Amino acid sequence: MSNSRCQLTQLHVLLPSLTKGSKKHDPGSRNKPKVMHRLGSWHRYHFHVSCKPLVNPSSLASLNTNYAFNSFHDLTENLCNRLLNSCNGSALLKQIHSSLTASGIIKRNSHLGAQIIIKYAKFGDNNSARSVFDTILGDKSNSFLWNTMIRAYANGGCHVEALELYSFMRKTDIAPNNYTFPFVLKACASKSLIIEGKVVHGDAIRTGFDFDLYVEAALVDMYAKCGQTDEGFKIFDKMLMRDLVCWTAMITAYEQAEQPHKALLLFQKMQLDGVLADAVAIVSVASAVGQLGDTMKAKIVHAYAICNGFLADVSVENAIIAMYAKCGNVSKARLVFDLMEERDGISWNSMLSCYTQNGQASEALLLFEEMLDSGCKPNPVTALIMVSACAYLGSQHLGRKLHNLVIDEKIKIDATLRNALMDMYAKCGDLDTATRIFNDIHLSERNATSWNVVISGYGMHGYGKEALNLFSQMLQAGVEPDHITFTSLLSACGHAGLIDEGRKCFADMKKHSVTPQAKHYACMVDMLGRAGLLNEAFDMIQQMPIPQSDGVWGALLLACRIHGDTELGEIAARSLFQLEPEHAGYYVLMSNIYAASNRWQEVGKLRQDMKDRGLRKPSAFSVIEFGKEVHGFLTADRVNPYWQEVYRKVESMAVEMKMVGYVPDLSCVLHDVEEEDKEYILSYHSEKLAVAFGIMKIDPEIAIHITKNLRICSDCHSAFKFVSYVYGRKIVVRDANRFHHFQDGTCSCNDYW
DNA sequence: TTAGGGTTAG
Repeated sequence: MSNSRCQLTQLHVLLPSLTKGSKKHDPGSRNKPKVMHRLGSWHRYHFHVSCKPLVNPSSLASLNTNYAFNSFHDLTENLCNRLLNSCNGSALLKQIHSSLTASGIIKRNSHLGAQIIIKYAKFGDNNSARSVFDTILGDKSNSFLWNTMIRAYANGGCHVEALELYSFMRKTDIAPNNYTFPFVLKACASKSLIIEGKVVHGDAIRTGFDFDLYVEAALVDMYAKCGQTDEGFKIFDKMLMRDLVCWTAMITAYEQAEQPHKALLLFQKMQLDGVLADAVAIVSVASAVGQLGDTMKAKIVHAYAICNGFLADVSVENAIIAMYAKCGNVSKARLVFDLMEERDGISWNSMLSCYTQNGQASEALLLFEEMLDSGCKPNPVTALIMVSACAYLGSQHLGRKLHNLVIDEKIKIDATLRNALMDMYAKCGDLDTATRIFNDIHLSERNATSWNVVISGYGMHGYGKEALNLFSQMLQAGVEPDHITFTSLLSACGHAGLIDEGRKCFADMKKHSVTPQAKHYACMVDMLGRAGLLNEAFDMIQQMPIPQSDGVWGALLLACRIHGDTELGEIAARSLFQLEPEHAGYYVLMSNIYAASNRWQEVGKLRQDMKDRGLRKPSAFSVIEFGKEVHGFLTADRVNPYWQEVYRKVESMAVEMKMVGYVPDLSCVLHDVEEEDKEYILSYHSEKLAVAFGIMKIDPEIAIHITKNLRICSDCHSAFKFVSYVYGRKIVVRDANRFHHFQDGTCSCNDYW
């Protein structure tokens, strides 16, 4: 009796929700008569109860008990079903839950229990879902209920709990079925738990579900996400029947394993098999083409998407933007972006990322402002992209502004974003803030990337010993160094001239199970070469157990230019011309080595070779932050409104550099320039200026970050090295082709042969 | 009444 009173009270409380839900029902729905009937029944019942709220026990006793209670339960369960279907708030869900628990219905009706589990999972409340599961478990249990709870865990990111529950299930009499395995395998895949995944695979074989289409697709996906693509392919290959999802799972597996050729080959086979692609498949294929960086193939995928009507799908459009971005085709990406009818956060992020990936950080900043104006809220990924754009521009002002925006917008600063912010501050010259962020990270939360960023930051500012000290701390903290750590360390040693320490670091790599890659050899060659140990650098290249890269020979060629070693320079250049025949920079570097030793004939030959190949060195530029703006700055640039301030500052810095003992290297400036002018030219554009800038800790109103030497003639726009304009004086500089007459910010040139 | 494949960053 008390039960029935309780149920009546709960029903009364729930009435408004049901009525509200019924109003939302689509009048054109095919379910309308059924629902109206249910509602009608319920209203009649409710009306009856409302008229007689205080039920007389004797009148109830006079009723046919079975009929009354069955009817009541049916109504209650129907009502709860309806409520659960329309329930979109956790408060109402908890109300329904407590109602069903109090009435005891939840123990009898596992269907309703499962529906509540599903709803709780949808609201991200797996603890409540589990309490429902545990309530029902003792009384009535079946695979469906277990599957529902495992699914709730697997979809809600509680992968360990999903596996523990599956393990518990195996110990009971409840047998897993074809629904169980995809859920459990998903949990294994999400955490790359290959051992557990193989156990589940074994269970699927034992129970005979390993040939179920859904289980097979889940197995392919699990093996792929655990990095065992070939194992996944074995299952895929043995499948008697394959649908689109299975094909896509395997294509995605190859794409994720960075085997784009195999992914595309499989896509072709799928089409030959008569299986039509859908949006999900196209996204994977577009990603594979992006990995190839093949614009022609990208255009084919784009055309395929248009012809099959996939461009109405935002995800496909986003994937196509990312594809063009990776192919370096920014204009095509922008075209797709501009033509989109609807954009989501990923669309904006993809386009922003497209700009940063292709060195157009300023464009990214402009688009970011458009994004904010459009009302699209930046998320942590947006913040990451934009922080890297600020790092690229070296703009401390923009970086700080962005950091403030992240705080104002309450964007979650996770470990990745914190590392990116640290990197940005270090690259913008604000090592103090970078260090402060690093120090604020709890020791246990500092991952390898955090250490790498701070080591690299100290290294790039010339603090080699501090970088080495941080490395020792990293080891003490029990964080294993990776290949990036050693690149940062070797680079730090190179910048600070710590040769012995650099050699030791290189030797220590094996101890930490890091195999030296081409970039590590390049750092070593650069370090040794700059120190004048050209033969040791050359020997190192020759003894490399891996293929010699253009990076190592490039480092040697640069060292030969610094130390005037034409003979070794020629050896390096020959290798470079073979490895990278289209790289204009190496021809220019070698021609400068010849020029420095007055071998003009060879200079001419190289220049002619460049012309014959149609090579032109792209103009290099400095990035200068003045006030709140970032400017690109070319040689002899008087277009920039702040050119006078910039030159004044550079001039004062050059004086300070000389005071701290910097001796400019004049060997490569051509001989037509007066000694005094050579020094002046180099003081503008030496990479050491940037290093000195950090060492001297100058905090000027103008921050200057020299990224590359300036190499452009404003008249002929030809690219060459060590030509510069000296403000207020006319100078004549000769390169391999011409004389360049610089005066008052302009340059005229004429051929000299 | 419960199912398998996807895009942005790092």
